[in-house]
Amino acid sequence: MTLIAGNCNAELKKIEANTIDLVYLDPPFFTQRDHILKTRDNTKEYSFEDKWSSINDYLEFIKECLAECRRVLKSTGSIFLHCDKSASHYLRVLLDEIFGSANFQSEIIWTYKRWSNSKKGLLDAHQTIYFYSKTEYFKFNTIYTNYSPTTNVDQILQTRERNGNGKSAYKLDEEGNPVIEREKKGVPLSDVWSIPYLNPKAKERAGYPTQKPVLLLERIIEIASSENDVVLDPLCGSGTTLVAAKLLNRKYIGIDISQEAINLTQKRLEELVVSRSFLLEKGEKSYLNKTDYEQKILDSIEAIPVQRNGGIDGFLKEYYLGKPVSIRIQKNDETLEEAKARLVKSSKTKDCRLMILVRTNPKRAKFFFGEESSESNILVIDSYDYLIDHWLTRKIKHYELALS
Amino acid sequence: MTLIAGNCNAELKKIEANTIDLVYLDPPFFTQRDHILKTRDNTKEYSFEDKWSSINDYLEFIKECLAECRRVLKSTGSIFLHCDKSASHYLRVLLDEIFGSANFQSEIIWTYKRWSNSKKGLLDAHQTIYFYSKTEYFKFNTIYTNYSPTTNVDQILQTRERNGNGKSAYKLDEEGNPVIEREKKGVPLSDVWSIPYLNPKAKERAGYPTQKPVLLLERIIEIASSENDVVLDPLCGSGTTLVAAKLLNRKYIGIDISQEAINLTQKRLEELVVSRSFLLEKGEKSYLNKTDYEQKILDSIEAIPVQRNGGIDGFLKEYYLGKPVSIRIQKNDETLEEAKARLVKSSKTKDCRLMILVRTNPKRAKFFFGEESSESNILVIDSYDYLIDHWLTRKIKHYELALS
DNA sequence: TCCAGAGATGAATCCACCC
DNA sequence: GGGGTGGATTCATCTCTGG
Repeated sequence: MTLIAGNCNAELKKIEANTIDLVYLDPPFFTQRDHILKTRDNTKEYSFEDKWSSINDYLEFIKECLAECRRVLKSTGSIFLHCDKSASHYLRVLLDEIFGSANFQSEIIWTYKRWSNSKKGLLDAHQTIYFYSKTEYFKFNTIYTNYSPTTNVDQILQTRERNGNGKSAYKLDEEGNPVIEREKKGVPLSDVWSIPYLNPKAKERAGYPTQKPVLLLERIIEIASSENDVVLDPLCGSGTTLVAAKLLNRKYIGIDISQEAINLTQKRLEELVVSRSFLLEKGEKSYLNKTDYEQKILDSIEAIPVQRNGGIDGFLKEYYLGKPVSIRIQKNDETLEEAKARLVKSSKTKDCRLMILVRTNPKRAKFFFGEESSESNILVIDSYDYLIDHWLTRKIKHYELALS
Repeated sequence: MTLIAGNCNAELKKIEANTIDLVYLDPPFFTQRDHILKTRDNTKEYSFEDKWSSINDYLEFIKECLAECRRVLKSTGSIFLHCDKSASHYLRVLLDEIFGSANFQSEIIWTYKRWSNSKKGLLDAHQTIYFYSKTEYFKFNTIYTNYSPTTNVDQILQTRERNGNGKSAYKLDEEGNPVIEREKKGVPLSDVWSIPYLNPKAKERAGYPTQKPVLLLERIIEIASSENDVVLDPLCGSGTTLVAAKLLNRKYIGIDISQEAINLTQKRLEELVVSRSFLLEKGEKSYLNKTDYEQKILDSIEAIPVQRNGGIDGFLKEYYLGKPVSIRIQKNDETLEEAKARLVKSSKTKDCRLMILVRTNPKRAKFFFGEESSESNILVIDSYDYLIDHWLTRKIKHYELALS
């Protein structure tokens, strides 16, 4: 919640030791160039200098910064250093020195598709993020991804054991059938991340050079911190890190030497909730009020989501009797009656002839549901989760009765 | 065409200067472990040692080797140094020293899918290959790859020119139609290579630990050498580099300290066994047979999708009565009866106590559905699309009746 | 406490077999 | 015989145990 315009190393010294959970550091890459970018409306120009008298001069600066970062980190904290091939090897030598090679966790490769150029050689399409922890007791949240399409079901479900020859084989029960035991969660996230460089629609973005995608920062913050933790970006530029931190309910501290950059960051943080450009920047997958779950239900009927309406979550793409069809998904804390009331109220001005209400839990009061309500102009359907859950409960009751 | 059993640095010294076009160097990675693997028929055991008294000891060895490699390279030649995160930063510092940082060309990232393990942190899924040239006049053959599916066709085919305002625009002929002139070749190969890891059961596997896929070596040889050029691998192991060189009509020299390794290489060169994996040829997407629609339904209940099974589309993350819950989504061309039969058949071996069938269209035959089938262990639920569609049809009939 | 060695991990892949 | 599916084998592994 703090933004500071000032010299990074000097400001870092003012921060108390052992107070930060996560540092993301995105220093100049030692490109020996100046980086300038104008905003699209040509009104502003953001720039930073990346010219150094020598590599040692550059490393001196980074070294001091890293040492301060280590000091302010909690013992469960981690640092992510973003760089590219220009100086990555020297930077990692520094990291080994300051954090210890035993605390090296990962070399994360960020890959992206890029416009080609006519350079002789291979097209550069990645940058590197070094992940070091302060101690071996660092925080880490595993993210699980889908299984490879080539993986077969048995691999996922069956248990294995060593056979007589010490080779691994499927475990069989006495009757020779394969044993199915544990629940599987998916494949742990790897150290190669393919995240689009910039959304083509994101032309309205901040205009700051070397701006990183929010998605990249979100992933870093997710795996290495918890809610309400403190995220620090000592060279915050346009403030992408802090935007991601705010979105994920982390506290944040940002430092940048340029007052322009701090102003821009301030603006991005404020506009977070309302800004149109932010939506574009984060891509189609961004949803502000919608939970993942609600979004998935809307997706499955290819509905158009609506973000800023208290009663309506989305609309069907198709009209009914020439009028839009509004949709509401019952919220966790509301009865079906309440959900219905909100949907009807908000739909009044839209002149809907049909409304769809998705029931997600059994707080239903005296309300008709399912096909029974065909007389009215509200269709109530049950979410898959609800159906499955409801059915399971009944099955288990049935099972218990049979046992008793 | 030469295979030498002997000490790498000693044997390199015997090679005349400026005679080699391409060096591929795959030294131990400084893992501080021994690497042992038995052949599949258990008849032979190949191994190499990767234990060093210190990092300096290790770097000393590599440094001498690199210096010799530079000496034997032609001025148009290049070296590819294969390593992983263990010591990549130190190795690149050496390369900068010996070849000069101006001759750094690329940091190639080889990524692959891998068997996961239970480590805390991200799953390692890449290795690094440093590409340095001896001079700026190095040989390089650009390989062109396919355009991204999101690339606009017009951008691929049409010609552009500066318009009156100095902005780039599509070139038009006198009648105002876009001009199609040059043949576009595709997107230049990037520095991130996704190549499947050699399968444990692949015929190509020789039983040598750390064996590399032939495709990886083929790509390196293709971009940095021409036919009849001389390829050198001073630590050739099982000889993958030489196999690739022979396949691409290059001359080759291989050195390894182990006579066993040289014998194996000899045998592989005679037999030239290469497994052309299905995955490589057809691409991963050929396995992906889930439609967007089906995926969205699975997503909305947070199910784990399954790709390679005729009857099952996915599983719930949670087990029921200690057993997995299988899911099938009714396909467009099948009745609910057929869908049920396939789901039941495939679920039999998985010991499922509960199956979920998602009805997506009304071809239902004489089959019970919904809560009516609660006696059995199949839960049939209707897709949202089906529910909405069904309801609308009834409403419209009702409306038409009222009008007539 | 440290190190070596045994044991456990768990999905990716191509193979082989089965209808 | 050809498409699909269960199986075998691996880890420049990872973790735990015992001396």
